[in-house]
Amino acid sequence: MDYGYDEDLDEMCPVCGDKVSGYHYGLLTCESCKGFFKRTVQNNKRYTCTENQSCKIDKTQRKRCPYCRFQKCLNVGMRLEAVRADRMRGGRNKFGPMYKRDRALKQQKNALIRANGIKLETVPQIVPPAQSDYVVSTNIHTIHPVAKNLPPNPAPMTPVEYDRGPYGPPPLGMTMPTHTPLSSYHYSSFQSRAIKSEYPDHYTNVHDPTTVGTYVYPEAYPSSSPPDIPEVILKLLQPEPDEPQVKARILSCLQQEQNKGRHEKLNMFGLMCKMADQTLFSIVEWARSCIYFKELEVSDQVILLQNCWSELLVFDHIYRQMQHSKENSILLVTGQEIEVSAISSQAGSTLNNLILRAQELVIVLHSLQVDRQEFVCLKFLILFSLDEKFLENHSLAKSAQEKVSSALLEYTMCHYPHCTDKYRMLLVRLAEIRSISMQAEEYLYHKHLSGEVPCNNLLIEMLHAKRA
DNA sequence: GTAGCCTTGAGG
DNA sequence: CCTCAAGGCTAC
Repeated sequence: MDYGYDEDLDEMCPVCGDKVSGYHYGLLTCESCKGFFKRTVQNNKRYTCTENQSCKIDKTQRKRCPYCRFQKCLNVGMRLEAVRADRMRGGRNKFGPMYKRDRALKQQKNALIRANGIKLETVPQIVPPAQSDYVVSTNIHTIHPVAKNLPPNPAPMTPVEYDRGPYGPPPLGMTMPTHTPLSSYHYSSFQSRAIKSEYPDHYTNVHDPTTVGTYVYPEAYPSSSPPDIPEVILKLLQPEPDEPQVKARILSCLQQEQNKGRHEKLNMFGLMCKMADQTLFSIVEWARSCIYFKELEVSDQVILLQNCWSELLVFDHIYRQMQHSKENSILLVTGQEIEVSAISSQAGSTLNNLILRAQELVIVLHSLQVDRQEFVCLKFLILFSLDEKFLENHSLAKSAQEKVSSALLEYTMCHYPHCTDKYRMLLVRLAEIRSISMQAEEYLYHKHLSGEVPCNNLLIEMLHAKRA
C-alpha cells in the first residue's frame, strides 16, 4: 500500500538532519541514529558531555558528543521500549499502528498540498505521548481539570505511561541506562538526615538537639540580650522572593508558552513541568542571594543545588499548601487552584501517591504551626544538606549549617515553649521531604524518558547532572 | 564506536 | 506472499 512513503524518506532525521531511512524506535530517523540509539540502549552505555550538555547535533558533528546525541534522541521522542530486551529479530512491535497513523497523517497533508498548493503547518512526526491528565485550555487563566469526556484519542494505542503503560511496568534494566538506584543515593550526614531507608525510622536517627545548643555562635547574637528573632534568621528572611512578583513572572512565562504555534503547545503535564521549571529558577535566584551560600565558590554552589533542587521544589509546594489551608485543593505558584479529587481521578498511581504524601506532610507541618521564620531556616538547611565528603572540605558551609540549626533551635524554644520538641520534629520532617522528592525525581525521569517533559527544562538538566 | 547494508519474522 | 522495523554484521 502506498503511504506516501517516498515523501517520508525525503524528510530529515529529527536528531541529526540526515536523510531518514524509515521508522525506527518510534519515529522517522536516519540509519545512523537508529544504530546509535540501539547500541546505546542495548549496551547500557553511559556517556558524559565535556561541554555544558547542549552540543549541537547535526550530520557532521553527531559523532562528537554521544551524550548530547542520546539526549536529543530521547528529547525528539525515540522510544527506549522499542529496543527489545530479548533481542528477537524480525516481526512487528506495538508501534505498528502508530506508524501507520503517522503515515496516514502525512499522506493527508501531502494530498492537501498537492490539491491546493497550500503550505500547511508541518504535521508533527508521531505526536509524542500526549496522554495528558488534563485538557489544556488555550488560556492559562482557565486551566481546568477535565474528566475523561474530552478528546477521544483516535490512536489505536494509548501512549505509554510510567504508571500504567500498555506493556506493563517498564523493564528498568533495559530502558533506563542512566538509572541510579535509590539505594546508592548520597544521604546527608547532617543530623536528622543521616537516614538510610526511604521511610526513615523517625526519631531514632535524630541528632540530640541539646548538643546543638552547645555550639558557640558569636555572630548570631552580637549584642546583649537575644533579640526576638535571631539575627541569622533575619538575614535569611531578607532574600525571600516577592510572591506576587514571582507569580506574575511565571504566569506571563506560561502564557507566552501557550501563545506559541499550535504544535508547540503543552499539555497539562507539560505546563506543570514548565511551572516547576520556572519555580526552580526562582529558587536558584533565592539561593544565590542567600547569606553564606553566596560566599561559596560557584562550583560548590552548583554541587549544593544539584543535591537539593527537588527537595526545595517539594518544600516550596508544601509551604504554599500550608498557607492555602485547603485540604481538598492544591494552590499553584500561579495562584490557580486545582481540586485534588480531579487530579486523583486522572493521574496515575505514582503521581497520586506523591500528591497524597505531600498533602499528609502539609497537615503535619500545619499542626506543628510552622511559621515563616522556621520555613526559611528549614529551606536553608535543605540547601546546605551535605554529604560527609563535602562537609569535610567545606568548613564555611559546615559552620553556616550549624549557625542556622542553632538559630532555629533558639527560635523554636523561645517562640513555641509549649511545643518542647518542635526543633527535632521539624528536622525529622526534612527526611520525609527528601523521600518525597526522590520519588518525584524518579517519576519525572520516567516521564522524561517517555518524552513527556518539554525540552530545555532545567529540571531535566538537574536530573541528569545528579545522575551523572 | 560508527554507519551502511543484510537478515529476520510477525502481521497485514 | 509482501512489508518493514527490529537486530546483526562488518568495513571503516
